[in-house]
Amino acid sequence: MTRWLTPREMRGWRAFAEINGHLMSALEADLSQHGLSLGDYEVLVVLSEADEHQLRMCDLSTRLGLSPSGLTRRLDGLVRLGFVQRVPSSADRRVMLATITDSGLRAMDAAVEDHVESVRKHLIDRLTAKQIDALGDIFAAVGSGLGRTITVP
Amino acid sequence: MTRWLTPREMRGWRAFAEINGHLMSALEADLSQHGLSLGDYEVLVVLSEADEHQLRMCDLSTRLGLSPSGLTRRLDGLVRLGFVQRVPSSADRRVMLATITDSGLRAMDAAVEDHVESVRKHLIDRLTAKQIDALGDIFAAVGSGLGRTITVP
DNA sequence: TGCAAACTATTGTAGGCGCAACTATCTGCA
DNA sequence: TGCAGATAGTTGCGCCTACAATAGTTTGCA
Repeated sequence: MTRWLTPREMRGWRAFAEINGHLMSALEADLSQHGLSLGDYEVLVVLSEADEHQLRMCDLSTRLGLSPSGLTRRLDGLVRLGFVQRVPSSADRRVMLATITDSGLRAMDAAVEDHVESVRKHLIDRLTAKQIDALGDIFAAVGSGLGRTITVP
Repeated sequence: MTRWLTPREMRGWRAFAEINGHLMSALEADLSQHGLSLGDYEVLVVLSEADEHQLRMCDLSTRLGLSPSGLTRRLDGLVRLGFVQRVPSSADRRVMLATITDSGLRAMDAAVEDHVESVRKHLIDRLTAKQIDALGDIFAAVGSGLGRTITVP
């Protein structure tokens, strides 16, 4: 027997489903002023926080929720821009290490302030402190159901 | 002066940013067992709830957050499947009305129970009643900042 | 030790989507 | 009435991404 959504459940789900994409579009549009897509920016952030500024391709693709081939192509673009380098691993010859360059770090630094303000404008500053905590709790719970834990710097 | 994110703000934002895509992928994967993408399914749902089961292309694209060209191609697929028809408007000859067919309604009906259970499994049933209310409040607030209101059936 | 299975990354291919350009149509105002 | 500007939808093109197939490498177990 299907348990249909109650009106309150429907409201929560619909609100999320309908607004989600628009929020990401707004963030993407703001970031594009720096010549970066949100996807490119996320790669730079993750690499900048990684040990030695590098990560194996497979770990990076898991972290970003990209398929292996998707990450290969995304990195192609970032390598062409000079923001990332591919370095073969000396420990495992199957592995390529994606490494953020100084130029990549500078590009990220140039974008980060505007990006934070964009996240504030569209999301954080529209919420109360309780709602911000709830947002973290909600997606941590959903993530754990999907076998994922949240990464905080 | 940039107002950086506090640890709690960072946690809320990161949790959302990291899990969001994985949640949508999980829902999409479940729905694919019915041969429908989430995008196709959303078109069918919106049309099924519309007056006379039809909507102008431009209204539909706004509602779904798709570009006009994106909607044209999405509809091409649904028309090919026989789930949607294009009907020229008699009131305005620029306008095409996207209309859900009986076959489209049946396809949606066949998928809806599994889809609701998928939404429960990955999202709703992982949250408390308070969190579900908070989810609605949060995205309604974000949506209103983006000039959008939530649609509930 | 040797070999099958697992793992890592890339490439071929195909589909989804947005932007810009274009056609067709409607609206408003002189 | 007539024309400029707005609006609706489609198409050309390019980018992004996933799936499947491939090649090279490592691991585990007999």
